[in-house]
Amino acid sequence: MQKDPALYTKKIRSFYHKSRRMPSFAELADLFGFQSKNASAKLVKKLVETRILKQNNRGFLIPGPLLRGLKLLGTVEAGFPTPAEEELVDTLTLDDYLISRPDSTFLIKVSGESMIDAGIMPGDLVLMERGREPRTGDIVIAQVDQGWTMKYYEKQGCAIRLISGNKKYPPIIPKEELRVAGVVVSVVRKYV
Amino acid sequence: MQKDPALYTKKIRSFYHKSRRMPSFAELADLFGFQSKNASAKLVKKLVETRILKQNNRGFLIPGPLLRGLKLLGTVEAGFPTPAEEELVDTLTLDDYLISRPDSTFLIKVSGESMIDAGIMPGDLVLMERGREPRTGDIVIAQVDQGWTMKYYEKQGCAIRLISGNKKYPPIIPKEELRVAGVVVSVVRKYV
DNA sequence: TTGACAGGTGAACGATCGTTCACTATACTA
DNA sequence: TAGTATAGTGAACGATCGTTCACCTGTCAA
Repeated sequence: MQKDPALYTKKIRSFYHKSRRMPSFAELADLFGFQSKNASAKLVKKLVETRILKQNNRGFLIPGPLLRGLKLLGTVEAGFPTPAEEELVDTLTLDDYLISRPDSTFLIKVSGESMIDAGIMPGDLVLMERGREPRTGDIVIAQVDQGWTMKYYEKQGCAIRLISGNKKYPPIIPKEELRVAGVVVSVVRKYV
Repeated sequence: MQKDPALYTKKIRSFYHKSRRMPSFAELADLFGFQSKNASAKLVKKLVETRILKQNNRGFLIPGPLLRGLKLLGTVEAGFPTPAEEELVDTLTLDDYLISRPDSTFLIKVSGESMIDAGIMPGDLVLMERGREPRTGDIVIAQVDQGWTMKYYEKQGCAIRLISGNKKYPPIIPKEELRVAGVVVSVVRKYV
């Protein structure tokens, strides 16, 4: 009979998280109490079939989609299913999903309520991508006076306006040049 | 003179992203056109000092904080600094920041505007943790009738109410038992 | 002109890598 | 009761690992 692969998954994930690399076959044997690397090899063969692990061209272990990502269940309010078949579940890594150009992406913490109507609350983390050309409707980080603000970017012809995401605040029409630090590509909020 | 480590960082990050593991010394030499593994060894020695790389107890490469994470710049609206010293920058990995129990965390897409006052818009992704005990003020995914909804959880004594994050919707007082699928631990929104 | 030094070559080292083979023990099926 | 598949042991294999040594080649300051 097949043993439950969830237990193996958990231990391997824990190893991967702690040492930031996949275990070798010897380390796998150590993890599960095997005396022989061959026991690891047979286990790996199964886990590869269940998409938990992968192996590269030299046999080294690579985390599979089910090990790296989170399970995407469905849609709330439409009623979401809980697929019994683990293989049918779509998986997603937040880093892969949100970050396309890691070298020019930066994190900024939000304070103030100037974008609260856009669903960006104080305390949120914002991912800003530097070097991207802002388009109308984008949320940008721009230099105004001494500090930096986050506003909607709007361009009509040559006229550029910065519009707040809070009805209480008036739009800003920059007098001379406008320094845009970057475009907001995503927002992240952590409860608890 | 020291060469710019940013170029090395970029290539190594690209390798790490593609093959989901750190390169060996031979692969490093291949990446940069070295003929000798020793050239890699000397390069690694420097990159370890700049916190881009790490090495474990057997010399294998491990991604350092500057390779894995995004740079946390500061706070918008308070004016954020751009530290010249790369070593002073705090770095953060989204996966590490948002996910504490990967085995019981799931992703759900939001449709509808029932939590729009809480800054959760349609199209957002929500991270739900299963098995966590909900507390008053938490946002939960709960089973109501046939489908699932996302509401604020409120408990006063034995009375449990589910409150919508949209003033238009009335609170729900569950008649019998309440099936809570999980507690929302974070929200993620992707523009572009 | 000399010396120091950073950057790279090339070869050798013991250790560990994943793989493979033959073999044993257990559990379940026919 | 015999047969078969599952799970693990233990040893050997060539290949690759990171490390180390001596050596070469420029560049730059003294």
